Amino acid sequence: MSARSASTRKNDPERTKADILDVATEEFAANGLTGGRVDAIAEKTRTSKRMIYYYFGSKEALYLAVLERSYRAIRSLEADLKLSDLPADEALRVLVSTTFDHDEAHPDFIRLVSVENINNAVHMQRSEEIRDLNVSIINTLDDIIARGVKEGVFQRRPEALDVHMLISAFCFFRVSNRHTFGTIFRLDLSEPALMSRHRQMIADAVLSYLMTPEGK
Amino acid sequence: MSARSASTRKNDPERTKADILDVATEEFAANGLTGGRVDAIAEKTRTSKRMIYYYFGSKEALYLAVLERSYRAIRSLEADLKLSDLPADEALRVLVSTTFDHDEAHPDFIRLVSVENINNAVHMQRSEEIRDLNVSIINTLDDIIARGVKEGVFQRRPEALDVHMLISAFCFFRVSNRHTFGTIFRLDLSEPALMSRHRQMIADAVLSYLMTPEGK
DNA sequence: CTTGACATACTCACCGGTTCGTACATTTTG
DNA sequence: CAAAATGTACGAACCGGTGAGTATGTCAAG
Repeated sequence: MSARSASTRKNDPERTKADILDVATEEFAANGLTGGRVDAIAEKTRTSKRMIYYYFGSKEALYLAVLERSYRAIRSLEADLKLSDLPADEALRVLVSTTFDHDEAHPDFIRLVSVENINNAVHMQRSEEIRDLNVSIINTLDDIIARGVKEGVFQRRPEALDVHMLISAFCFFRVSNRHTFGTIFRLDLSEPALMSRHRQMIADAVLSYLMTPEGK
Repeated sequence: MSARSASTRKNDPERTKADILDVATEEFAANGLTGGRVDAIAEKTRTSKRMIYYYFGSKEALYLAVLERSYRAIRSLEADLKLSDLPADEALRVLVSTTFDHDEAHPDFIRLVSVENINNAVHMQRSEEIRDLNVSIINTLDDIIARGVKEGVFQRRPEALDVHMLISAFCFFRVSNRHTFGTIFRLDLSEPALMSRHRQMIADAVLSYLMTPEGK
């Protein structure tokens, strides 16, 4: 009965909240939790600092909201990779490339995770949502490895988690440590040539590892 | 004049400076640059805040001094690895293990590097000393790879820098992302069993990569 | 349809603790 | 005594957070 139709309204809380989250993501990714300034966020927003507190309550709560939204975004990515049709080795190459490209494409997320680690992941631990992250990628990987072993392509059967870590570490590091690594070795890690070379390498390395029998 | 009887002051500038640097390293590693508090450092020190400014001038300068001292420490580590006597594959295993153990043993250094990356490595770039870091590890690695290829043990000749990155990334990530990774997968990455498993894996992975011919 | 009560969305000005940094006095060393 | 080293107390800006009131939209009663 009650026609709760979506009429055009001047008050637009959803957009306001989303606006705040967008700006806050940038700010916290750029400056960390303690380095991020609420006033700075407020300024870059369509609204005021008071609104940030109205909707999020505190700086930390805002930070947590930012973190949760960021993790929500990658969760969806991990979900729909249809790799079961491909042969194990090809599937693994796709998985590695996807991880690599994702990290390259989302430096803000990488930085937020770094920030969270500096903070000992305390906010993450407090968040049901993130703690219960569906770690479907482990199952996917485990399936690929099992298939590869059965098909005889893979000669080794490590923990899926360890392989995931091998892949993640490289892809993550390339982005997270871009600045220090780049400074020491006088490199620009965002250069396309280097990027594709590294993308190739991490896939080759993971595959070589799996295809080499245990006794080396 | 003053009734200050028993405690006669003893000037010890070197020890004072070192004391400040020790405490500051902990503080900045734990809380970042913006999160680190000068007053907190002063309190944990034998001396006062006044002394921090007397010797280091500013919070940022103190941070830079901390960073430089930390890098100086690892530089010495990289320098004296005598691996030329060992066969290429064994030498590489030693190199990987050394890197792994170093990162595990110096979480504060890892955190400082993370912090510096959040800061886009601006302090590092300003520091002649760090910028001119002798990256001898690259030469060491390059030598090992060349020998391995000549001996026929290695079937592939990648850039030493890329291999260094593959090794570094894994060892670094294990420490830097200990908290988030541990939270998501409900693991304690500092557990000895996991540690040695991972130590084994990264060495195996790097060797597998080098020993597998290019065409996969 | 009008009105007015009520809830949600939003504005403005401001506070008080925190925190980097310093002025100034004092002591130690050479 | 001069210079280096140190202690004490405080200033001033910064910054997270809030009090109090205003606008906007909803809905039901008249």
